[in-house]
Amino acid sequence: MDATDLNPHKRERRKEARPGELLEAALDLFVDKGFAATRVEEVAAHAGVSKGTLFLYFPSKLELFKAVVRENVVRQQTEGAQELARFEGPASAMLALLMLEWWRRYGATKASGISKLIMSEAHNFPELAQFYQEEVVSPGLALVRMVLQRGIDQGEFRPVDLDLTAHSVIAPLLFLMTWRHSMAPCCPSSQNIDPETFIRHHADLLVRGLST
Amino acid sequence: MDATDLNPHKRERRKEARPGELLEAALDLFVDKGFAATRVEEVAAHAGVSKGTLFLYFPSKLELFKAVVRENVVRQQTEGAQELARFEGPASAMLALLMLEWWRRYGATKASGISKLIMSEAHNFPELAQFYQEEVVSPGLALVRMVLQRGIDQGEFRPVDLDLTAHSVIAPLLFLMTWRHSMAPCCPSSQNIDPETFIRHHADLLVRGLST
Amino acid sequence: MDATDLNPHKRERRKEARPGELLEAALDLFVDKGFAATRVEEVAAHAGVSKGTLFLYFPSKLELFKAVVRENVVRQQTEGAQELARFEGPASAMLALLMLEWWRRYGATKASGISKLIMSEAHNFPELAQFYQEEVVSPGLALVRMVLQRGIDQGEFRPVDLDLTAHSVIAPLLFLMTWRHSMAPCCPSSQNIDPETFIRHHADLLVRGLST
Amino acid sequence: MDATDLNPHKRERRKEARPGELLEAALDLFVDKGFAATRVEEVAAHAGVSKGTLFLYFPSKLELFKAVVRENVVRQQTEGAQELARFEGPASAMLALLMLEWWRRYGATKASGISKLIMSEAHNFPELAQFYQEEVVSPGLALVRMVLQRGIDQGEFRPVDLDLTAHSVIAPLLFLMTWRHSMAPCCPSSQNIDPETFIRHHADLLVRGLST
DNA sequence: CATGAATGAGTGTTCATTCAT
DNA sequence: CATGAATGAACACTCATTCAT
Repeated sequence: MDATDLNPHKRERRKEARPGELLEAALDLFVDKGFAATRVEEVAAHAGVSKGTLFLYFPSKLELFKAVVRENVVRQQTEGAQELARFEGPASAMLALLMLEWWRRYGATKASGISKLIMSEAHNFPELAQFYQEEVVSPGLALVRMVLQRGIDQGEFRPVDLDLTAHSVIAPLLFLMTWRHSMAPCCPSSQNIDPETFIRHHADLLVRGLST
Repeated sequence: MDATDLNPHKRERRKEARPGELLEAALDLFVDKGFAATRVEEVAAHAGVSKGTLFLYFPSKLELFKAVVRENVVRQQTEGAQELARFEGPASAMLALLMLEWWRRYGATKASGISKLIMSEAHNFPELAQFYQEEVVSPGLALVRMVLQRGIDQGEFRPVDLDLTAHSVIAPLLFLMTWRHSMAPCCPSSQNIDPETFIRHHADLLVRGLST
Repeated sequence: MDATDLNPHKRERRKEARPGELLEAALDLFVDKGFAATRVEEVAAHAGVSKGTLFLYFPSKLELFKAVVRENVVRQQTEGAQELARFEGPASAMLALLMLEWWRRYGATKASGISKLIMSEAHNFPELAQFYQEEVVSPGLALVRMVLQRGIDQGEFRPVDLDLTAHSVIAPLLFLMTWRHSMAPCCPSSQNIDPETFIRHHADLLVRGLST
Repeated sequence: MDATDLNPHKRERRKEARPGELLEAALDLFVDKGFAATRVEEVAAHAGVSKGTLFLYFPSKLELFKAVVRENVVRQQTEGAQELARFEGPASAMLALLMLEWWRRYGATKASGISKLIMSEAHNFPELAQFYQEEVVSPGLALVRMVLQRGIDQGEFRPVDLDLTAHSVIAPLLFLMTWRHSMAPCCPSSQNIDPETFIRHHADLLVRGLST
């Protein structure tokens, strides 16, 4: 029978889970509606808290946005990279695997909405763009270059410009991802191609184009 | 006969020039800051008129946006197609030409910012997204398919899935364009590849991959 | 061959008619939509001139309104009063005639919209209200009192308070007029009574109530 | 135990009192200046809150207006009718009571300004006019007809057209009310008659005119 | 005189942010 | 910690008024 019993506010459920729930709600809404069109009240409501509570954890809408990006952007890539390192087959299969796995692990997930979001808002938040470039794009390109180099070393691929070719690998993936979060939901599904089919086809085209 | 006489503007009211000036200012600002972050008063100021004048020519901010899209996107796409029809060389050269010309005529211009904008705002203005899909993307894909079909008919290309391959042609272009208006301005130039070099390289890769 | 011949603006059709046309258009629109909801551009358009021309004749929207009131309010009453003076029958018939004629000559006309307008806007333009009171209401009441006095003098009517009774005569007329310009157009016609029938019935009721 | 303790307001947020305070402020201002000329910021200021707070309780200016009408017009009309039902005297007294009570309970109050406002703005808000007709005018006329019918049934009144006569009862009341909120405040008081005196006199005139 | 393009102050409405409870 | 009522700056849009032609 201490004082706390008299305190009518007992509903201290999952206090430390709050920021996470807010970030998740914010991710959904930012991806769905963009930064400007998302109201913080909505974010709070989706997380089951009040508007005031959101500002307890994030000092402003902008900081919330940055936190969402930081939280969702990094480290998705590393696991895939490690698995790829263990791969023992030919570089052509490795390239296709790299593309498909990246799509499955990131491109097809909700988190990929962040990439689209970053591109949409890059001009308003250049620091985020740079952060993304350094943490995600550059390592990704390096990974691709590594696979290409291996193919060249093994005599499987022609000696090509690694950087340019890496972009030919990555560009369709990023295009696919951007499209999925912008045009695709607005257009009749018949217009849209199946991502995995396209990736496989594109990988095949690349491998043929790269073959010695 | 002083310099001022050569200036055709002075203070005269010129109804006919206004919409164009406003559209140009709106293009710059929408591309630069996005739809929501652009204030109509800014657009008016950039065009050298007052807020009220803008509403004399465009009934709302949204209609101004649509006008910008109509003015800058549709028009540019058709001319290139006509020139391509007159091309007589092999399909491989035709494909490279198509890609390079599209980039020079549209991708590299200010107007291409509109495409990026449409993708960014697609969820807020689904009608525009659909308009873009129908007026720009679909015709573009059809053009590419036509070139591919010609290459196949002439025995230059393998018989491939036209739709999937067309996306392999277009995706890097759209990626390049999106990138140019989002990440590129925020990142050290060394990170960014040269568009035309990349396009040529990608075209070469595709042609090799398509060759019989 | 003076300078005026060189003036290319010859279309001086009905120059002096302009203010009248503007006043008429303004009357229609003010009555129909109220002062605030009427746009000067509409008034000008209805008069077949440009917005600028309106301000050539009336220095402001407010002055236009005042001019409309001044133009339409006075002098309608005097003719009826003179005809009434020549009437020779009993006071009861005279009273009914007064009421019916006022309705026919003013209440049923477009000009009566001004009375409704004055009441609606009285608080915003007190000077107009006073003007109306002095030029229209007071003379009208005096006329009614005169008829009542004659009836009393001739032994037709009981000796009643002239002022109070005059209001019993006038109130239903003003009510009818107000109603016609406000509620009546918005409600199913079945709800509305026929003005002349009502006036006749009301006059009969009054005469019976006044009879000795 | 100083005076401030007795003040229940201080600075505490009190959600429940706000709509009422806003409605009262809106009533005052709408009646005073009309719908268009009243700025929402003024209403808020009169209620002691900011503009934003008003929109917390009423989604738009129009809805605020409708709420004012609902709050001040409908409610007041019903109570009087119930009291009248308990009246046991002759129909002539009942008629006078009906008129006087209506005036005391509604016509003489601030709320009656709403009726005048509805008439002023009827053309701009036809739905409100119809609402007023159905909820206030029609029931009021029915009440009067009921009294008249009772008088006829009891042999007190001649058999007259109920609808026309009901208008003779109501018209002067509505006139009085309209007048009070338009001309009266603008004109020297000597010109204006005393409402209750007039109502009594008019009731007497009607009863005499209706008597068998 | 007449025009109508241009203006800019003014208004309704939204929404990120604050803070008393 | 959490709430949600309150705020006020910001913005799209209107319209009476001006003035160069």
